[in-house]
Amino acid sequence: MAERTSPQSKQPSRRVTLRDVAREAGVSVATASRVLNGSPSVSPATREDVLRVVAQLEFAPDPLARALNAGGTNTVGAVIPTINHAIFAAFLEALEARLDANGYCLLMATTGMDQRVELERARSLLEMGARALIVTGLDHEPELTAMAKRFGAPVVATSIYEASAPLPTIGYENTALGRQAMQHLLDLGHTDVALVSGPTAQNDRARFRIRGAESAGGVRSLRTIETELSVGGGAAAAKQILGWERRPTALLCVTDLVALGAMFELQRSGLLLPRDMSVIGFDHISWSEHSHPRLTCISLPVAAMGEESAQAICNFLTDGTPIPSVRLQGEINVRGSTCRPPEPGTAG
Amino acid sequence: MAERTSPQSKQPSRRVTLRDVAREAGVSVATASRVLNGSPSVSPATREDVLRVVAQLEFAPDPLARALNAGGTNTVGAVIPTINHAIFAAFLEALEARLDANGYCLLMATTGMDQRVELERARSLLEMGARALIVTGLDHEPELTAMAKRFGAPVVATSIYEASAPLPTIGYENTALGRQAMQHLLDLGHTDVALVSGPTAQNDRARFRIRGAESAGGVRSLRTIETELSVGGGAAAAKQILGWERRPTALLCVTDLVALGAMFELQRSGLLLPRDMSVIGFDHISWSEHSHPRLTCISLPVAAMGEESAQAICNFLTDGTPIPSVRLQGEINVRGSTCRPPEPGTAG
DNA sequence: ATAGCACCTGTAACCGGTTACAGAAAGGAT
DNA sequence: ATCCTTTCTGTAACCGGTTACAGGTGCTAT
Repeated sequence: MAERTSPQSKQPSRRVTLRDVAREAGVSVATASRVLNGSPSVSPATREDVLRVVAQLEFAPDPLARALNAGGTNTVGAVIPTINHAIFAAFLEALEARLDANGYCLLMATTGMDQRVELERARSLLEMGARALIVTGLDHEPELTAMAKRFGAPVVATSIYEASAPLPTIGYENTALGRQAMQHLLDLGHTDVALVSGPTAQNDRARFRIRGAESAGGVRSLRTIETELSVGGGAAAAKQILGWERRPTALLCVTDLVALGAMFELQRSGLLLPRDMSVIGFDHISWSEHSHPRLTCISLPVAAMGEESAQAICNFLTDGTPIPSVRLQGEINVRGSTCRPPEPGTAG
Repeated sequence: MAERTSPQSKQPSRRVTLRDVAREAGVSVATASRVLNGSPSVSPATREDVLRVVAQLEFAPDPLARALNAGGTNTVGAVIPTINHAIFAAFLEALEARLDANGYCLLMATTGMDQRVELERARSLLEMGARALIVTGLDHEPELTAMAKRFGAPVVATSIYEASAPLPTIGYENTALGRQAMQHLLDLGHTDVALVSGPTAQNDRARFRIRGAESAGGVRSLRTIETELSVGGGAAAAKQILGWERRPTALLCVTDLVALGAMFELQRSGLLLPRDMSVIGFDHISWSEHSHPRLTCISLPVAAMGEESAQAICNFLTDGTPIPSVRLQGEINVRGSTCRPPEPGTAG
């Protein structure tokens, strides 16, 4: 499978230090340091000498020594379930961009939805110098926050908004969004709905969305299926639902990928969407507006979430400004994948 | 849009240092340090004293001071065009996992395909202590490698394999893959093909794939469209192609997202796929095997690429083992989106 | 009694920078 | 000629850990 060729790199040799530069330029380390930091109190001649030696020796200051003095790195850590999911990818993209704009870098680690792993990865990030930690949701190992506190790093929970949480939360109200999705189906006249979700075990966001959907009054039958969090999972769920004796008229998918998989599978089995089945999802997949039919969904403000999180953390790290909880609004995008059920009130 | 509530975090207070612990425990810093590092030459009684104080004071060693002694951090930097694309997300996921397995953390930055930006982000990562750099392709600002060398960090180019490159390359041969995709269409009997690619300006991978496709002999007409790298871009390209007088019988999409967008658009305009148009893509989107029809594509070994890159770098950083170039094999997955053209040789 | 050794602990140098402080040199004012 | 500034530079402490080395204790072997 893999074929290796032509070695290409040199041994990691002793690096050039500021002392070397100073010696070579015939000045003290203090002066050399001043030149590098653009201190005004250096004579032009000396400055030039030092810079010449710096160039000649290809000196690069050690980031660590510098950070040690400065009292910390400029990195922020994010511990997320997976990158391999549009919602987190979009979040990270925005987060990283805003961090960079503030002079910070992003250290990231993935957990695969496992809270023990999350704790360990969080530890790594902190030990690597992360000045703050971003996590997803509020389901965590209890040690997590204590550990972060030891390192003096604030923790921010994202993808969720809960004013009374012990941590600042920056995100949306999953319960309200779940209710909103269900309400849309109810408004269209659907009363027999299947709810398809990913694993809920260590995922409070999914649980809240389900709870929200359940809390909308007026639905006659609401059956819930838990499946794998992927297109394949959505397809499997759809296949299962197609086998039911009494078929629901609408699918409420808690995740976009799952919605897409379900749509593909329903179409494959000959159903015409949305006539034969309405599908609504939650998303931030870029192409839900291009799918065929275009997917009706609750859009999650993940880019804003990334920006707000980054900015709040940067403010805290520079000013000490307390990190606030921020409630972001999701919005429903009614598109082509939902419509009124065939005969109002009757499942077919 | 956003609503802020309840301040939640405390000022970043002076951290507890090892000196504090030593003083409180009535030992020297050396002894305290030894306890923390599990040195055997500490009496059990002393060890216990120190550990008690550590717990009581909630001491956490400063990662920077530690790294300064150790002679470096354990971070590796990746500078990629965007996370918001399945191929990079899957790559990063595998990369991060393997780095973690070796005790390293991932520092990442995105460039938005801009080489000037790439250079700046690379600098940030190096200044933040990255011990190695991963970049995409071989199109870079010339200063990039010199800068990395200054910092003593090796650079690895991914998503590409080129034995004679000045950098170690870990990836696949885009030219060969492009040719392979085209060959599949030729084998089916297509001779009038449209090639849809994303922007080629700062993207050598795309250019190589196109060159490969063009190099396959036997095609009668090959028209190339450059579009935006997204589902929307694919849809736009498809719309354009549908307007052509002489319509091609197959689409070769250089990227999976574009292929998907094109498929959606073709279906929306009433074409039945693959009968009316064959579509082949490059991918690592998880659901190309679930789409409707299932997408025929060249699968890129991005997970393997992430693992190989991570391992090669870790080996280099620990052993000094030179980083090899690694050629990974892509493979064609023939699925349901390609078939023979309606009347062999005639475009309709 | 004393050398020899194992075991434990403290002193101080060190990693590679930054910076407070002091002091030297040069120019201007009286 | 003397004093005061201003401008530049060097010495040394410091950031917060790690670790080589020296030294002190208590034990056994002679």
